[in-house]
Amino acid sequence: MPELPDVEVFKRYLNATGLHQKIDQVELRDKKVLGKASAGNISNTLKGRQFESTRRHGKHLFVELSDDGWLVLHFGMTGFLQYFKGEEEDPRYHMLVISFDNGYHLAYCSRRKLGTIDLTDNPDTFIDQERLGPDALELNFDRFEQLLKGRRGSIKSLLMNQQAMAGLGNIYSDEILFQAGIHPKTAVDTLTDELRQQLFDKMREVLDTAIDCKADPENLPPGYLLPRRHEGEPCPHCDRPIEQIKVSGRTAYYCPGKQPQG
DNA sequence: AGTACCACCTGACGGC
DNA sequence: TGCCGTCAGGTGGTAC
Repeated sequence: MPELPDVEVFKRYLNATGLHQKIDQVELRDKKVLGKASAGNISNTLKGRQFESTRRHGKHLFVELSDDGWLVLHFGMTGFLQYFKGEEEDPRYHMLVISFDNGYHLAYCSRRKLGTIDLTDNPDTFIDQERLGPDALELNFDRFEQLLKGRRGSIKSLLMNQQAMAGLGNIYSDEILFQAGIHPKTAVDTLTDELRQQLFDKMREVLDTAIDCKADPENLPPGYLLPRRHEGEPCPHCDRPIEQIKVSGRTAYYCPGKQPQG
C-alpha cells in the first residue's frame, strides 16, 4: 500500500498519537525488517527518549528523537502503524512495538516484512546515501522538467524511479498518467511541453487529493481510476474497458481511449 | 541509461 | 474442501 499519500497519512497519525511521551519499552519481534541498525542499537537509542517531530520524504518517514537521532521507517508493500492501549488484538504482524509511559503502544506492522526500520543522525544524510530524488510534492515545475531531460525510458518507469523523484509507486503513477491522459509506455523524450505541464499539474492534484482522502481509494472523487483499477472495468470517463500491460516489470492499468499510445 | 528477471516474504484468489 | 500456481501498491542485485 504505502506510497507518498499513505506515508503522509501515517505521519499525521503518528503526530496525533505518538509524540511527546516517554518511551519505556522497545520490542523488536523480527529482525528481517532491520536496515543497518542492530536490534540493540534501536532499543538503546529509543528507550527513555521521546518522539519530538516527524518528517516525510517520498515513502520514508523520519521520526525525531529527543537528544539527536532519528528513527527511519519504510513500509514496503504491506506496512502500517497502529497505536493502541493495553492488549494487542492481532499481534501477528507487529514487527516493532514501542511502549510509552501512558500505557499506549505504537506498533510498526508488516505482513510481508519487506519494509525497513533504521536509524540516522540526519535525514538529509540518509536521503543522500539512499540516493533518493526530491520528494514528489516538493518539486516545482522547473525542477520537474530538469528531471525529465535526457531520459529515454517510459514515463511510468521514471515516475516510479525513487532516484529520480521520491514517493510515487505503481498505483499512483497509474492514476497520475490516467488523469493526465498519457499512455504509461510513452517515451519521456517524446512528451510535448503541454503534456509535461499537464503531467506535473496532475501529479500534484492527484497526490493532494489522495492525502485529503486519507489515501483510501474508495474515498477518491468520481472520475478517478483507482477504484476501477482492474482489467475490463469501465473507464470512469468514457466507459471503454480498462486494459492491463506490463511496464518495466510492473502491471500498469490504463484507458486506451483517454490515454492513447504515443 | 533502461529493461528484464530473480529474490526477499506472506497472504489472497482463481482454477481444478 | 484442498492443493497449486500466480499475483500483490516496494526495492535491490545482476545480466544484457
